[in-house]
Amino acid sequence: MRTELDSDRDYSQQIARTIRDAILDGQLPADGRLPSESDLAAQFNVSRPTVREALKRLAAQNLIRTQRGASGGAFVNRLGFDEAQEHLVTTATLLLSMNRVDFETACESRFALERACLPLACARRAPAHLAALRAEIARQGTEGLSDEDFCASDVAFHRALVDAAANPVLSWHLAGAVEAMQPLMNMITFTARSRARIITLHQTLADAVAAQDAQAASTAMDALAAYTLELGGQIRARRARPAREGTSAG
Amino acid sequence: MRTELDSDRDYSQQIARTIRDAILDGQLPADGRLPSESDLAAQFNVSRPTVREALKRLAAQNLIRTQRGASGGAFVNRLGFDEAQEHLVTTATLLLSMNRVDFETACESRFALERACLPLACARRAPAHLAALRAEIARQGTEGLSDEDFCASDVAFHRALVDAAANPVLSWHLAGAVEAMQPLMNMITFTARSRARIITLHQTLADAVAAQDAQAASTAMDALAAYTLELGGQIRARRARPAREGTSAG
DNA sequence: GACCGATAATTGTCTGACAATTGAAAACGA
DNA sequence: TCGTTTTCAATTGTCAGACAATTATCGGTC
Repeated sequence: MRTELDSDRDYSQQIARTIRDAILDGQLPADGRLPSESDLAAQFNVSRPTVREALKRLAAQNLIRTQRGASGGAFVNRLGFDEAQEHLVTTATLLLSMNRVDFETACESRFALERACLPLACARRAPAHLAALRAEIARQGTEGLSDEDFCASDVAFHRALVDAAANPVLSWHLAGAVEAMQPLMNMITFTARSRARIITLHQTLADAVAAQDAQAASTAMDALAAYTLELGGQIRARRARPAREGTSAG
Repeated sequence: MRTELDSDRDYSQQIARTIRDAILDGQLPADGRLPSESDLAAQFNVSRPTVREALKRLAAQNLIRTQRGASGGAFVNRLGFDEAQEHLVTTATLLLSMNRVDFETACESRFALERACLPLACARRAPAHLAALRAEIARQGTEGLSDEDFCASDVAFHRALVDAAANPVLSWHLAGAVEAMQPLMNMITFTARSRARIITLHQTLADAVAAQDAQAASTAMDALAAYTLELGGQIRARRARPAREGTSAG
């Protein structure tokens, strides 16, 4: 079988698109094996390095995985939530950093989405979720915790909160939104006072979810959003001053 | 400069990760030019084809673009919202299709996220947004509109609704959620009665946003979500019967 | 029957080369 | 001197053939 390609175009890109579409259409089932590189090269009438470049494109999108050895080859990946999440986070992080999205916008988006999960989380939270929430709150109160670890625990708290909604698609979306904000959140240096306040808000939030009180949870979330914005505004103000002193316009 | 790589590992993958991280860290600015393939090959102490495979991985993620000719090379892409959205939709579509996510879960996720936009949309909606909403509603009432076009208009309506929140990050997330559901929505055959009901609900929603009544908008959204779920349940029931007749258990 | 080595298939990588493209410098003419 | 054309050099895209690394499978041996 010879598959025709447009000449004067990027072969490897065309091949990658062809195979990708075949996967999306379901012509190649998950865990199915693609023809060997040599066979593909013969089919598309190109050299093996060109086929390999196409396969690497697909591998970068987590669409296939490759395995060496006899009975090796390229296999269609069953895209799991974990890999998809990694992808989402990468894209979201890049989007935020390369488009100079301001802290306020990213923050607003993140908390708006998270607030959407609260009613479901209140309705469905299981003991395991509540335990996870409490565990992270306890960790956040640890003496001598670095800012980085505090942020990580914060992320874990919010992910547990979202997971309580028991909707994997929702969790996927939110995980992307929350994790993509990590670089922005890491700029904040958490003083003892701000930590205490955040922990209190987390506690209120956890209590509301435990009590299945969506209204109270939403209120607590609003307060947390407002306080996060306030902290963000502080660092921005602190950054604006040295910049004006240190650099000359031009 | 020689950059060390782990041996007994996939070189092209390591190189891709290294460059990707450099881009994410901002060491390589947007529209900045990477060293030539030969230079990169020398730096990483590998051959040019290996470097090329790494670059193709990055190109597949829209992180770089390549250009031939003198003063050509690989350039860091400024990842715009459009490209990022395309990426998000691809990933989300694949996620839904490959993990057999049921209609209820996807639907719940989508409407929960969309509901989160309503307060902001009510607060900030501009005349242009309202006009877009009304235009789509008018289109949905067109005689002889195909199911596909009706779906497309539905997507456009909801995107306009989200855009009214005037938060690009939020719009990005929602566009992914809404568009990824298209394949599932396209299964529904919209009868005249169901169309009329949906249009009424859209009208209620648009009116509430126009009146900046977030409470009413949320109620309308709930009704729309419930009705969409009902329609989805109908097609599932309709599908279950022929399946039982046509296939033998095996 | 269990264990072990040869074998074949397949991906990963290297070397060297040529084609295609494109910007820039050099040559040329007015 | 200015503008046009030609040439050139840098860079990516592709090819061909080869070898190394890995791994399942098939035989052989104990």
